[in-house]
Amino acid sequence: MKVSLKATYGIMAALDLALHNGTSPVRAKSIARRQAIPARFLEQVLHAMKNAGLVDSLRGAQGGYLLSKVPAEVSLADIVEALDGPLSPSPKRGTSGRRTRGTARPELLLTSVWERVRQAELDVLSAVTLKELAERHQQLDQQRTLMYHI
Amino acid sequence: MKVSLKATYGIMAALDLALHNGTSPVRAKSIARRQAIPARFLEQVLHAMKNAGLVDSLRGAQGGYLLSKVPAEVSLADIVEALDGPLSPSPKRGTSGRRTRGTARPELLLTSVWERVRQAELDVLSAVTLKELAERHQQLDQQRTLMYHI
DNA sequence: AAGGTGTATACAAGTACTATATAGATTTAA
DNA sequence: TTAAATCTATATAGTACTTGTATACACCTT
Repeated sequence: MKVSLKATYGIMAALDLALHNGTSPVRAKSIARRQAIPARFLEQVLHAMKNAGLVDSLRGAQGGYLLSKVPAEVSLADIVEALDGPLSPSPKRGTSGRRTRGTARPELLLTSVWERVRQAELDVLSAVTLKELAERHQQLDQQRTLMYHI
Repeated sequence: MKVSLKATYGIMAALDLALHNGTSPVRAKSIARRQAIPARFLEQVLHAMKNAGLVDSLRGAQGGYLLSKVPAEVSLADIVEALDGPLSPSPKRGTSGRRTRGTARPELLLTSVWERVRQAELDVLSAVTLKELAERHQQLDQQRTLMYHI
């Protein structure tokens, strides 16, 4: 599937925002520190997410980032597609020339397979929202806290 | 999904072998010519497929490659996994260190998602066999031939 | 006015993929 | 027995992509 580190950072950042939902904007630096993401790189990621309409930003002192929608309405597919581009534009081979005359073109045969793969990926990623991820996260967090008490 | 060109070449080569099934061995060069694959590179691909047990080879004059199994028993998943490695060993980040003490680890949260994606991909690729691909290929080929007659 | 924060672009380093090159081992057939 | 055909193995180069850093700038709040 090759979900890039960049997209993973994006998910982590979005999850961080989801956990701070409704409150004041969250600075990129805070997210970077908490999630152990290189700060400068995270800014690029957040910027791309803003262009995709996933987050809003406020400049100036006390500025930062906010989710544009409620966590239940943001799926992992949204984030991954925003950061890694449309899922698997598979044929890297340019559409240019290369018609190799008489021979059959198995690539043509395969396009429908790649499309089915893409759809399957999309289905899985679309089914997971930030809300679910945040809830699951807090569950785990609570368990961890209990462990420390024992 | 990122199925590499290498794996695509592997599929094309395997399909080529399937279409010549039962007859004499097929030379790597012939496959390369028919499928428009760089010959040297294809040799590497075929070699990897041999190590994976997908094809058998015969050396010397009149040598070449053969499918080890009948086309109906070879799925695209077999070929892709043989050439691109196990499907999405997603966490590129080494398992080394990096325990970032107190903070939660969203990566842990995500592993189950990546696993579901991997399984979905595998399901699609496992469902397509060389036999089906070869039949579909000959269908298309026939249609193309008819077109020329008109 | 000033400091904090996001925006934009450029670029450097690392890695993986693609492809080529070189040398060798094995088999068939003349 | 020789030679040609073919696969085997490894090394290396070029390219593209990903990741990450650097620099300069624009904007907002206080």
